[in-house]
Amino acid sequence: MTINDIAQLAGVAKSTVSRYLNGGSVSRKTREKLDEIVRETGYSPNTFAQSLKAKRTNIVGTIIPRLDSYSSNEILEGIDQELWQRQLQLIITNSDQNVAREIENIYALARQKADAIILFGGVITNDHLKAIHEVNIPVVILGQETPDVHCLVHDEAHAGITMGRHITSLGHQKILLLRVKKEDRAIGQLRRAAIIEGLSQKASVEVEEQEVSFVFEEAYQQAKLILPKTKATAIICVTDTIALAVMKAAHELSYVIPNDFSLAGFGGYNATTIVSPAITTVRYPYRELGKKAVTTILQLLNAEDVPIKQIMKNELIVRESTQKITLS
Amino acid sequence: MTINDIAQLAGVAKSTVSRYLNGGSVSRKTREKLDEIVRETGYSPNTFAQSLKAKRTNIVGTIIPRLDSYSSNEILEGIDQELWQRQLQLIITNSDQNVAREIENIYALARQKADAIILFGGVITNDHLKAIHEVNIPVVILGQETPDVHCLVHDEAHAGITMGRHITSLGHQKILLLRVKKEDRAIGQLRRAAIIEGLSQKASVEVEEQEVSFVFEEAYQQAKLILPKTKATAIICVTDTIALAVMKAAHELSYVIPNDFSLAGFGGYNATTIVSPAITTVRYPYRELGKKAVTTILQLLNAEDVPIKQIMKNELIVRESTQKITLS
DNA sequence: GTGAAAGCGCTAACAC
DNA sequence: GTGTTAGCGCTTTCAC
Repeated sequence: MTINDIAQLAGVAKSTVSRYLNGGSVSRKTREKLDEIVRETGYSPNTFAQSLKAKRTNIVGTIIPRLDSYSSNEILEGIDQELWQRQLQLIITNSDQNVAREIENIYALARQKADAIILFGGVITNDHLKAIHEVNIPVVILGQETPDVHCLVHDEAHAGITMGRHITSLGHQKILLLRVKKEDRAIGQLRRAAIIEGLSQKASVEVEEQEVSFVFEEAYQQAKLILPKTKATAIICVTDTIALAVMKAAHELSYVIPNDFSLAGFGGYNATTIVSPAITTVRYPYRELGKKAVTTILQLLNAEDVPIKQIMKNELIVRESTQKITLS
Repeated sequence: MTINDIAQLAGVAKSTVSRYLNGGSVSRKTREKLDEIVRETGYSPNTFAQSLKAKRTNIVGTIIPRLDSYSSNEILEGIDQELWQRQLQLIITNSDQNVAREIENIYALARQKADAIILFGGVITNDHLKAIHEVNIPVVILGQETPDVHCLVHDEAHAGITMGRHITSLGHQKILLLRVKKEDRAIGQLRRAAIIEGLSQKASVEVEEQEVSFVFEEAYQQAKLILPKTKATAIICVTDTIALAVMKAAHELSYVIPNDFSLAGFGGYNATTIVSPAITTVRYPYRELGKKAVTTILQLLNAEDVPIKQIMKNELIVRESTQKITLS
């Protein structure tokens, strides 16, 4: 079934059918006839032929580092919701945490004539910038600050400071901060610095730092080594995954949280509520981030002015894993 | 940049360029010239124009019930891996657990000329069957058995029986089975029946059953009510989510697993290893399922013979949450 | 309001 | 091996 068949059935020219399909002016009579024929035949236009001419394909491409990450999935839910109600099509591509594939995907999406690209930020290299520039379609980067590219980032300053204050407000003086490698700007640098800033607002606070892995299993092994050595009464982990790893290690070593020490993470992952005690964390607005990403690219597509950097708010969620210091 | 521009730059006809692009025979000289020009211009063919002619678009569509489910994501990882190395493009559409959207997506993917569709099975209705029939492209359904449509399902019989045997082999006689509603065929019926069968192979085993929710929070509340009343020394939950909920309730009520009772789930979810003790479960091969789904549609596309129903193996993973009954 | 005609960028006979 | 030509299914002037 092509537009030609429909035109023939209706006894009109295919251009008339095209107009009918695209909301151009058509006589009532023709319209009704066409209505009927389209209904009967179940005709629907070939999207490729349409896209061949059209400037817009109504496709939005996303590039995510992995399919099995809590935050990615939440963000995607947000994106999908927003896109769906606007009848836009979502294409998800997976870079498998591989910079080369990330760049490849930028070009691939451009080749598929995606109207815009939402890139879930990891490390942004010059090759990224080059690709983004070359494809010449709106791109927004999520979660990582970038010069010259529109980005949506978390308010790491707020998150870290709030957490730091929360911990000291409970009376903790000796804090263990489990951080990650500095190469990660958002978490390794900004978040860490903000936590320290929050903690330091109280004098006489001692902060001990240890670098651990992003990966649960590795962090768990590291935690088993670290826990017996620390004198801290509160442990702040820069991600929930690390906090979960610490909790597991603590159980294993027969520490009781929060009696032996308070524990907190960052992210607001679901898993922090399924363990017991539930873990105090900072909830990042992943779904909202996804939605905002869509409204942003839409504005960009309409050539509206959008701030190059938008900051998402987050909030501290105090749960059972942190409590007032117990004097012993 | 179109094929015409390239042809002009090279001083050949565009059909030659097309042949060059598609691996047809081209003289060495022309090839080298074209190589250079393509590299310099960064030209890449318009996929829409290609797809307009081609029978195949190299796009595989998937329809998933939600973006934030562990099993879906694992399966998608498997699909993506397999697709990626074959240079096939993955489109993921979300039905948001909504039957109407699921059907819509079938048609939408067909309209986009997806070569095949992988549908993550929930409840399969006649409308599904009708749509699948109408779009007339290969469809495979994952995780739910369907008449007349190719499907990949888990071996619930094996999973349930193995688990049942494991528990009785530890000496447990009084078992609490936390199951879900019967409307779910795979889990509510098949899995439950198999567990009971496995348990019953040992005489003198008493099984108590309680129906609980699929949803963590609800199951957790129910577990808090159920635990104090049961005399069971082992609790089998038909999903890991339920097992996690029981574990949380147990902690809360100061039961110690596995001393007070053994606990087991089904699924092999990651979360069962991050809690402590780690939970005994049956690992379902989600990634492999995804990969198999791809090889299956590929065979279908090549008009090869494929069994209408393929069964995936699974395996019991014994961890810390189950132990020999302690005589008290 | 409608139709004829000219592409959109590419592929695939077919003849040379 | 290469060029010519005729589409793929649709949109979009531009006359009428």
